[in-house]
Amino acid sequence: MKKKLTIRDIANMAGVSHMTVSRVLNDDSRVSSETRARVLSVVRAHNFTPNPKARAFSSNKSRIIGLLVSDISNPFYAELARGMEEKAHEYDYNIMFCSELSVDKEQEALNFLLKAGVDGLVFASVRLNDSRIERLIKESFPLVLVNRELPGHACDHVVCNNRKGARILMKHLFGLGYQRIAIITGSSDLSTGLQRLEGYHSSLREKGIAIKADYIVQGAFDRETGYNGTRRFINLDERPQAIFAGNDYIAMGVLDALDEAGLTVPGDIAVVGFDNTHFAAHRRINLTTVSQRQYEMGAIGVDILIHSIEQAKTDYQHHVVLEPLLIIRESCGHRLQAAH
Amino acid sequence: MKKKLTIRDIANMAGVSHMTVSRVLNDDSRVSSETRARVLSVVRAHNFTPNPKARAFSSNKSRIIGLLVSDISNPFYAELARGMEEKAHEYDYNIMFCSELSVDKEQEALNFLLKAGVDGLVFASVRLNDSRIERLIKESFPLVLVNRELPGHACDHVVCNNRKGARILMKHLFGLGYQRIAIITGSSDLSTGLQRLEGYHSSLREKGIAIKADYIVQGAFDRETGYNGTRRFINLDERPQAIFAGNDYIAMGVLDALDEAGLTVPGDIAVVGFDNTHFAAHRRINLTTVSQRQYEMGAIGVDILIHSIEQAKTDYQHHVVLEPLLIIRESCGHRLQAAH
DNA sequence: CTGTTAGCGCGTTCAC
DNA sequence: GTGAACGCGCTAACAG
Repeated sequence: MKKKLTIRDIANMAGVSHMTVSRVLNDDSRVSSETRARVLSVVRAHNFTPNPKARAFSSNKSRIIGLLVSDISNPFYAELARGMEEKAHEYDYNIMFCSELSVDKEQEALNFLLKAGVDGLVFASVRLNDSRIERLIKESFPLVLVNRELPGHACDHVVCNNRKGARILMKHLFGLGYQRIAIITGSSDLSTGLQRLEGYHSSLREKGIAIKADYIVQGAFDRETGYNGTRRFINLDERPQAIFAGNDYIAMGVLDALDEAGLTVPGDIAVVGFDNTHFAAHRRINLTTVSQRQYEMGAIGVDILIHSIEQAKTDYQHHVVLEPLLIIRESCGHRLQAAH
Repeated sequence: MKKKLTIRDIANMAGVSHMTVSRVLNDDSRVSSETRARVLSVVRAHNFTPNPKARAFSSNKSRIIGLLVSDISNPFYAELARGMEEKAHEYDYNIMFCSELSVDKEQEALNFLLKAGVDGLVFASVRLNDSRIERLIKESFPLVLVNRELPGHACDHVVCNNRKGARILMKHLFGLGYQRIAIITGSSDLSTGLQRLEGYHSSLREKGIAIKADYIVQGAFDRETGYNGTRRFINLDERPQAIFAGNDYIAMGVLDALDEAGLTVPGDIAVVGFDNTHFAAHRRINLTTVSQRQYEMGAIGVDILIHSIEQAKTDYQHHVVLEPLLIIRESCGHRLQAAH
């Protein structure tokens, strides 16, 4: 394995100083085009690439973006990661991820990324202790929140309009004649959980439908919560006509419980989800849901982040709100014959 | 934002030289325990962590493992990534990923990781031009292939016994009375595609069942291939009793086509998949399949890789073969009443 | 436009 | 067991 070349070697071969090589490699304008061409030909002839470690050390920039998620194997985050990656590569950055599951204490996950010397961070995880974020903000560390907000703190973020997403789904259900609509969603501690519930509330209010506590279940954003919540609804005297699941995972649990109880969808009861993850699309699931456009979320988040990093001014003034996209499938059926 | 401390600052505060601090931080034994304690107390008091960029530069080790996949949002790879991450963090390494989708030319994806200065690579992607791998092997670059092999080249790899997995599924089908079994799988250019097909062939041969060309479809490992292949089978004079899908994605397409044609599973036709991805578990899919244990694959791959990196001897002698795990669900039903 | 010089913060080497 | 001097390959600052 032949020894790795340095810019000095290239400089010698091209008959220039190593700084000229450095300038050429960094697209510095102050190099004559002939010199540039000569240097580049040597660079290409030897397939030279500058030592990334030296570069990072010297410039104090790693060109790495840290992605903090609760679990990279969750399809929502994985798609987010894809969007981030695409954009990052455009700017010649790389993505390093860390799942909070993979280190004992959640907070350690953040430290892992920080210790690695990332230039900026995307927080897609919602489980993180906020005081850590506050500290980063105080140090004006480049930072973008994705799929969550931090009430009371200015911080760049990219979110989906969760409230609107909920309202879109509710409107869709109303339009089909459904009135008795129950909801199963995640905790109001999370901005996503809170806002989707708000959308549900405000839609009912506008429609003049009383809000029934019996029709509201809050738990985790998982299948089990969907299953248990649905069991509860099924046993109600006045069973809901439709169930609004706070995300697709919950919707999975809803379908489980409904199938088990011999109830058909949408015949006996309609279901909507949230997120438009892969399985919602499957023919046997066929879930009407709303897309948060996680791929774009990731791409936009990285774009903002890289600009903060490169302009060395992180003013935390970027607040992007994506419009949710209604995806109509078969889980709500067509118009109900008669309003009850 | 207060200036970042260096080991020299710590050294001053502790009244020692920066080298002593360096030794303490690197667990070098040649430091008296009192000195060590004093240094550590200062380190902890200031929450000091050595500059990772300087460290990487100086040691020429980034403590980053590159993960090359065809698409990180594919759940198979995402779970692999989780397993890798868990193990990497144990050793204080980080994971940087790159999807081949995200750069124009597939080969660029590898360069992206290499340019970033990763210490080693996990190739989980199957689409890569093999000549690139050969070159890395020649340079004895730390490298582990996961979920694929490279025929004709010694290279560390961790794979599932695909042939055995196929045989397990076939045996399961035979045991239930199925004899006319068709297969839809990926290209034989991939070791996975080839070996699963081999398992299919050898099982039939042993059972003394003739291999019918009509019952074999090879394409991509995707849903469309499953759909199209199934349409073909449905129209056959002698329709197969069971379809062996080369992976769960293909199985999805199989189910699509079957549902569309009004055929029930397993009533009219049985289906098995491969991979045990999340959706296979869903009640409405309920696919009997085989797990490749991708999480363990990732963890084992990283373990091997880190040992290669740290021992600076990459002999490429590690070949781990994981035993596939049969996951029985409902897509094959119970014993057939009569053999045809 | 180009070159010279001086670090960046660590680890390595060799003294003591 | 400890410390001083040096160098890793690059970029930044200034000089020409």
